[in-house]
Amino acid sequence: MVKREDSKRSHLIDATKDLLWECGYEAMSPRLIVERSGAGQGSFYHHFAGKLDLAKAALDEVSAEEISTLDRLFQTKKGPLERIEAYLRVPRNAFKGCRLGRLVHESAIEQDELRLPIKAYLDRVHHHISACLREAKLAGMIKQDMDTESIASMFVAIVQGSYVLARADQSTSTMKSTMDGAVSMLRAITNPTSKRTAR
Amino acid sequence: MVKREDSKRSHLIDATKDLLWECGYEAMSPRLIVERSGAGQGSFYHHFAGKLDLAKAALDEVSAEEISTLDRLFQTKKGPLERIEAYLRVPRNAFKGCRLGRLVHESAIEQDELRLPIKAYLDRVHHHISACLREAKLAGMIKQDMDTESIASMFVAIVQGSYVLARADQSTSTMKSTMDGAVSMLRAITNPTSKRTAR
DNA sequence: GTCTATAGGGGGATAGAC
DNA sequence: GTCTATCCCCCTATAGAC
Repeated sequence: MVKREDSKRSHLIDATKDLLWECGYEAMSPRLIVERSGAGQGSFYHHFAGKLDLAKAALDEVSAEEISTLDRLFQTKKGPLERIEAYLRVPRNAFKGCRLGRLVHESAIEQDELRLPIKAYLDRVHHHISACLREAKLAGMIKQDMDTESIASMFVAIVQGSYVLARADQSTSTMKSTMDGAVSMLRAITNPTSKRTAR
Repeated sequence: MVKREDSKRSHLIDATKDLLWECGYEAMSPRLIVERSGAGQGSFYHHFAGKLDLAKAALDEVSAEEISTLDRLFQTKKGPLERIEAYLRVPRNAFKGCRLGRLVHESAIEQDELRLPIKAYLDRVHHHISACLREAKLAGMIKQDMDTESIASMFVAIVQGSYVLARADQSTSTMKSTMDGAVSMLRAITNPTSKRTAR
């Protein structure tokens, strides 16, 4: 391990990050990675113990990147419900799926090396939404009998599920419709007295 | 093609149905199928053109089975919102995922042979939920400004997404929590005047 | 229809020169 | 650190006997 521009090492990781998104883990062969990265087989096995090890390194970076993007998204001066809505409305690549969530159904994901970075990301999404809901509840913006934890889980699931529907339909309109439904739920739990924040 | 008990043919399909659920498509090798089914390679390629062809046959059956189960679930005398809640509360194998939805992120799913049976099932779920919502709306049970189509999409997504969260957590509690959230949404859109049906 | 034997190709990993 | 050459095994499919 050296500075940061290991050149080949980082190229290998970058290629793997792309391929994990495009193909998933099982369908991603070392040959493909090497080809895409411009490195040789030797560099691959010099820097990494194997495919799993490289995938872990790549997925750790993806998770960190997505968490960072997420943190920035929720770091606005907008009201809590508007922040959730902004998250729901973020532009998404419906066909490729969530960079992390799309991997959960592969067998290899049962190994913690791959599972934990995914879990970390999804937990973070839940954390932000949950925090927003609690803030909104405290401010009296939403009904007081709402369970913020489970509703936050629901919103996380909606986004992940919308990718599933989009892939099955091979169209973007279902994802759009799903998000419309989600936003209307956000309005439905909003107290009528605080219209400004909900809209 | 003969009667129905082709014996080996149906054994091959049955084994494939199991393996698609356990491993997915890419990770499911003809060798595994043959082993599991008790048939020889010869029977495999006598009855089917290849892996894709067998998977299509198996997935068609899975889709038909799940649709049939679904139709029965929604075919009760209960109120429309109670039928949706019953769907949300149906026992699910959180770890293995939806028999159909779990496959959408595989590359091979872009081929219509595999995609369409999945889409047919998800469309059917949407159809039932949407019908319930329209019925509820007509009866004045839910708010009149609710868009039944997009809310139905949202509920379908919630179930699919809850499998994603469960796989990432390797626990059943997140799925449970997600469904709690979904049910509370159902209550949130219910008109206070018609408490009986919502609860 | 069902079986065993076999083939071609790619997946994942190693050896060893530079 | 990086490269090319090579290995073994399993994946998918075919051949041909019974």
